[in-house]
Amino acid sequence: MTRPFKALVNTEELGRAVHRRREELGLSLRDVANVTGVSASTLSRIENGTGKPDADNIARLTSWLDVPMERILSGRHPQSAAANPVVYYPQEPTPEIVEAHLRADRNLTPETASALSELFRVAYAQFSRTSNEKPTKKRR
Amino acid sequence: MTRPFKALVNTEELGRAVHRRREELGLSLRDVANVTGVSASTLSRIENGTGKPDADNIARLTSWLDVPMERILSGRHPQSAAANPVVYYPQEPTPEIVEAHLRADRNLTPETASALSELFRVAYAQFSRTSNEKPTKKRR
DNA sequence: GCGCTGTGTTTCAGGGGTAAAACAAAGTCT
DNA sequence: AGACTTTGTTTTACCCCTGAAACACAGCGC
Repeated sequence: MTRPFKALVNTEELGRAVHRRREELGLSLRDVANVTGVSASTLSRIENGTGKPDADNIARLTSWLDVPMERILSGRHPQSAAANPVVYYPQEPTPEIVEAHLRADRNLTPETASALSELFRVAYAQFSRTSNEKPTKKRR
Repeated sequence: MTRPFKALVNTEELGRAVHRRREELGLSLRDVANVTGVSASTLSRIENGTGKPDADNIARLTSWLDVPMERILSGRHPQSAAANPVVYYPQEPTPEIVEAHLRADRNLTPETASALSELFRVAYAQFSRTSNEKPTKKRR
């Protein structure tokens, strides 16, 4: 009596999607945990496909992925291929580098890029004078 | 610490919808149980808004109602989700949290996110030093 | 009356999901 | 080298969701 109804939530697909997105963005499990509200331990289990996350956590993650929940139900749309190529260049964030990156960001207007660049230049000068540690924190 | 993350699943709305549909069709709880695979007891709890159903049961019921799952979520915009996602989880803006949010922002390049994160960290440190001296981590 | 059926609700033991913390491995400083 | 941080994983204790069964009430026929 308990088995004519199969599970509808495709946990593996969700786990793969979260893992892929997380790696694309270069985030740690705790980063995603801070953003989504799903704990790192639960996140680890989801990415490894063990167990079934509850509804709230599924909602949080599909919301973070910006993907409709129907996507993680069994037998729906095939997923679209990678839409967001991300290349990561860990560099020393000198004002020159930052300015170049800001100018290259097509999501910012030139005015915004200039303002942020100038703001960063001032802050960087202040920071460099009051501290001897490297202002960069490289990640992989 | 985990408080700023509210529940996303609107159980009351789901319960009302199921109850309305069930009465429209003149079905008993056990009738719906036989059709959907959700037990009558669980169905009773859902209609009365008690507790939070798991993902499978939500999926079964939304499928039975023929209603998109987003309907029973709060804080999601199924249509207009394109460029301006809502901030669902306001948090204490420590540099770690801000960095996580920025790096998770798919509208920013990783370089821009890093630059803004660094900028915020510098400003935050400056502010913390001049004001209340509230270190964010176990820095001794 | 008495039994029977159907209804929604509640109890119950079991299972399993959760977040925090502890953990080991790897990296990053000094 | 050592100490410290960061990473993903696993352990831990708690919480609660689940379905079956028991329950209380109603309606109906005999």
